[in-house]
Amino acid sequence: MPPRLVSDTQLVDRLTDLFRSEGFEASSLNEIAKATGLQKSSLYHRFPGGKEQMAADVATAVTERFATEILAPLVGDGPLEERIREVGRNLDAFYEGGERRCLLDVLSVGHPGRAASSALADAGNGWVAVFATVARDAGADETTALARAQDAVAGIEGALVLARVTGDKAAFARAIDRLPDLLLGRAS
Amino acid sequence: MPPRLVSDTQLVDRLTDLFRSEGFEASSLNEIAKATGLQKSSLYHRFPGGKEQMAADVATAVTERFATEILAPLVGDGPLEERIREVGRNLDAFYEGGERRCLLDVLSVGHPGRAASSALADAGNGWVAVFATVARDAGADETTALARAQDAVAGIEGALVLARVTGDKAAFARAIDRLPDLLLGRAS
DNA sequence: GTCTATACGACGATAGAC
DNA sequence: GTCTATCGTCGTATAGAC
Repeated sequence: MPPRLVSDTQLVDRLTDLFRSEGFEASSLNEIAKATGLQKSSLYHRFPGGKEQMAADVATAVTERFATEILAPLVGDGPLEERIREVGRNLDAFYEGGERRCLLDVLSVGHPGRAASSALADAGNGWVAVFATVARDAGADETTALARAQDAVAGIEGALVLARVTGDKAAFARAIDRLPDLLLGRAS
Repeated sequence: MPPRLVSDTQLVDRLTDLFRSEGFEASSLNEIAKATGLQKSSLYHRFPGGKEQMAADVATAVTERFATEILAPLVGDGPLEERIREVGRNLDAFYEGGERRCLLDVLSVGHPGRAASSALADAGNGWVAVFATVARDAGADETTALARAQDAVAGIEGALVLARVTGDKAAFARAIDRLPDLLLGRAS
């Protein structure tokens, strides 16, 4: 193992922050170098595929991070509703109450390459699938479970768009709040 | 009035299509020239402010078009529910069943300039305001009317994001379908 | 594995003829 | 009002020393 000034995880984390706040096209290699602390040529050593590979790796990493850090409580023990509320708190922290953008949205605008696009699709489908499992555990049949899961994710994503455009984060807070009712099929 | 090869409305329409499908940063002046049929220098004659002004004008135009072509039925006559359904059909046509992106989303990723960003905020707030008026007409107080309107818009925007990322347009269809129930406060 | 230096094309924007 | 031609800058990516 040769020594590395910046670890792989650090590298991907910093790339994630940059891509999320600036988008793919607007993140130039100069800014990437500044944000990561590595020179451009060093970046090509770590990511031989260039910017597109960076985006793909970021998209892949966020999928894992989402599963392990955010959605993990859903596959645990305890009352289902409480576990959903915990996921809501995780999401609220992850998106900083609606202030931060979602990579699924930001990265899919523009042309981050096939690998990244496919990784984003996996991330989106994975998120929906986890929510759908919860809804099915709550008694919903396959079709309605999928619908509830998609609606829940869409509600969050849309609220983040609204927050970015208008600055109003209220819809995001509501999207998080109604998560239990929506997934458990107790829509008010 | 001097003769123009491409009318102002044609110009803005073509710019709208390009920005919506490619995003702001990815729409280069060469592609803009190709899409509009004008040379780059001619474009600077029509838009002295360059790309940023193009984005701002597009954002402003889409606000008007949304009001006159999409949301118009809401300020008309007839049963409220039927008018909402008509708006739903308009939205479904406008977004081609979830296939097309939303300018509010796409253009707000990246850096289209202050004028465009402010115009986008106006567009988003205007859309919400029209929906809120409907909800208030249906008997909701100011606060819940605003909430329902934001949730309705967010549901549509999020479904469009989901459709773009995963390719599944089902959530968009549902977001349109539940528009009447949501705005009229008959959430299922 | 990281660096300095550089290649070279595409970018947004402008000059000036017609 | 539109064009051809061009400017300077910044983009991604590479070469080669250490």
